Amino acid sequence: MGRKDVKTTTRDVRTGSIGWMLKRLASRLDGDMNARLAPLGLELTSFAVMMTVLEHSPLSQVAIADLLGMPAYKVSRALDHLERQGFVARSPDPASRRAHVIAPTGAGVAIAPDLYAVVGAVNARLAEGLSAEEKALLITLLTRMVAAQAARDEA
Amino acid sequence: MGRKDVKTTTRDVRTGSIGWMLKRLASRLDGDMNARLAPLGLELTSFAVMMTVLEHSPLSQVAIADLLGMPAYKVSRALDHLERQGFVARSPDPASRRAHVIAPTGAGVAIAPDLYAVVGAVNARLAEGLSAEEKALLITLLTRMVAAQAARDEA
DNA sequence: TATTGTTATACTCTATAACTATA
DNA sequence: TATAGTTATAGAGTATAACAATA
Repeated sequence: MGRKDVKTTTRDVRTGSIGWMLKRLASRLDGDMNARLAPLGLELTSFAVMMTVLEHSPLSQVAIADLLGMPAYKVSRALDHLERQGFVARSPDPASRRAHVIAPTGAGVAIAPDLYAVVGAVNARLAEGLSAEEKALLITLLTRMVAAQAARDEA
Repeated sequence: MGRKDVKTTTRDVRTGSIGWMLKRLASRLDGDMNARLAPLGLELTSFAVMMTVLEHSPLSQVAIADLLGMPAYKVSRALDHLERQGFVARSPDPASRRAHVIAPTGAGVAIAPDLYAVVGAVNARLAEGLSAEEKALLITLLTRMVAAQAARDEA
């Protein structure tokens, strides 16, 4: 052993680090997403809220904030936009006069396919160099990582 | 076939989408990194610059900016911090009087292990639920994705 | 007293581009 | 004319907490 084995950690952060690569991939995502959402008149925050409304409606604003891990004031603003654009509606909650029931309008449901198309396009581009099996594997691994993260949050 | 197969895209963005999970994991990363860097007196931007200096020194500020995909003014500010903290030194470039040669100081080299420890801890936490083989596989897949992204940038 | 939602305000961050010095 | 680096400044985004209404 000429040299002591100090390779406990990779010596080049950029190539070996999961976190570094994750961040790099995610940061490009933002630009890509925004570019594709702009024609639809949406920004990233509104998009995230809209997806949540489409998939979990009817729900309250705190519920949206919880699901997305997003502060309440952002949800409020995003809904302002989305309501002005006619994609969602805030209606009074029969169960509580301080809460709103958020639901997509007809127009909101109508653009859903476009939104899913954006998601599909972005994901396809992300996994461009991977085979179908590799892509499935990646999803499995990422899912486990997200789940572990969520589990830690509760503890 | 009772129902037409419309499952081209997964119907739940949160669980099926590579991009969504990537962003979720990456966003937590920032908080985690900042928490671990705070005791060292560093922020995320300074950290990124410092790592680049440690691994590629000697180099110019534009070189740092290129390697990180970071605007020049950020590099400038980060180096201001790092220089004040005594971790890097700007010295005149013998080859060009307008360029600076950036290199770590003794103190900069001395904290390198701490910085790699942060990277290691964060990565370990990220991959907590994965076996060693899965972790290696994940790194392979992510590396390919990053490479594909870089290739697209050149085209 | 706690919750739902909104908003004002202050703060931080980012980006642009103007600037000096040099090539 | 182009490059290296710095900085002022404007604009965008973020967070805090104060607020009204309701439970």
